[in-house]
Amino acid sequence: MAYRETPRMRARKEATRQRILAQAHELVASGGFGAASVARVAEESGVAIGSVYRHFDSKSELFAEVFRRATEVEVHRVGEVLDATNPADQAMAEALEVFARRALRRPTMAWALIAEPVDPVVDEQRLRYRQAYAERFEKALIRGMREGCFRPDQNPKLSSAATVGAIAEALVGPLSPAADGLHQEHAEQLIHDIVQLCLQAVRTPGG
Amino acid sequence: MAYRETPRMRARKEATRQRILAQAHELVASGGFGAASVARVAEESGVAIGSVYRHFDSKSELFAEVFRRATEVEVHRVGEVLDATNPADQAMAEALEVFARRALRRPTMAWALIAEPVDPVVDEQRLRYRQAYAERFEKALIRGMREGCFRPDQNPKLSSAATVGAIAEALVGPLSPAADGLHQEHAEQLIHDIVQLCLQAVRTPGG
DNA sequence: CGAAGAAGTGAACTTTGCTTCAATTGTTAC
DNA sequence: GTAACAATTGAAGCAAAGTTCACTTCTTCG
Repeated sequence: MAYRETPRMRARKEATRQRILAQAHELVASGGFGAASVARVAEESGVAIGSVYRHFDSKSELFAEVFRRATEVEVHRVGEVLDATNPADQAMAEALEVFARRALRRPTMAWALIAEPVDPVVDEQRLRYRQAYAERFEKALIRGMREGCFRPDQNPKLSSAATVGAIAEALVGPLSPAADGLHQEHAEQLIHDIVQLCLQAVRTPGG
Repeated sequence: MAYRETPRMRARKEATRQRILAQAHELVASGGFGAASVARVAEESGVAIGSVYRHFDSKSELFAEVFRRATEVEVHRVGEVLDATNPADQAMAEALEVFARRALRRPTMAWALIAEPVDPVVDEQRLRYRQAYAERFEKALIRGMREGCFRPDQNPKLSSAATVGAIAEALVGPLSPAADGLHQEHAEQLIHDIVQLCLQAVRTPGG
């Protein structure tokens, strides 16, 4: 016998894997999935193309993991805010604001996560992602309907899906073409108006 | 001298051009721009690949024209409804309904026109398209603000952009993955709820 | 019919980017 | 040090799709 895997080697391998993931994330954040080629990821990570394939079965697998990690963070933040103990409409407003502000801060990444078409493996992650958001909003909507601040004559499943869709596109649409040109004040105005719009859409009219 | 272009030949050439455009449209309608290859367009049109290039400089040019034609129809329909002489909120409701119903009837085409990323030449058409919609909605919004049925504390430019974005994504989102599974009654419910949502978002709260 | 030139053809070319693999380098245990 | 095996490398292989072009077919007109 001769070679046996040691903790040191395992750690090094894992470090390389993480570096590849981090650089892939970086590329998606700066140019979307379309700009993230395997060759580029390898180059940025300081490894050969072949080495990427030692850590990931395929490009799809690599980017599915990038996607999963990025979305977990986003959904978690929004979920936290929605589950706070304040009134549901306040929670909703805050959640929308968090969503919007985070997306606007990284428009290319937001676009990549929300709308950019990619291969089916990554697309499957996106379905989970949208659903995860919608479920969290739906919970808050139902709470708000019980509390009386949200219209009782709405289907919370539909409203939550629409809310996710509305805010997503309202953000992605204006930002996608000229992603870098948006001053702070305009961004704040946009966030405020979007929150207002989404909230008024689900609120009890007279409330 | 010998060959000279005749009306007959000109008509035949034009007919082929139209056939190619129609088949390209058909392919986009059934599978989006991504599914529309030059080879496929040629095959469906009953001409050779090279012939497509006799009528169009490039794939981009061909599909830019497909896009332009398809959107002209849509924008015109919505514009007509918005410019009617009834109260602005009624006009808005009808316009949203028309938009939604037409999109739902051809979800793949709607997705292709609204959200599917394509090459820059087609993308430029999309900018015009979104703007054309937004402008028409904005006009109705301003009218409604004057008439008193829409919130005076909103930026009509932003609200109209958001409305276009909201309805677009609200439609595209749920339909994009399982584009063919939506019963008539569900579609009607969806349309109704979307109109309700969008309208309440811009309406005067107490109105 | 025959010459001139346009329309039509589709195989070959080109580009782009994912994936493989034979060869090289590095690590471990004795 | 060296045998055994893993990690790394990057050029070559491969696939998909847009574009070209030498060649054929068709149309016109004297």
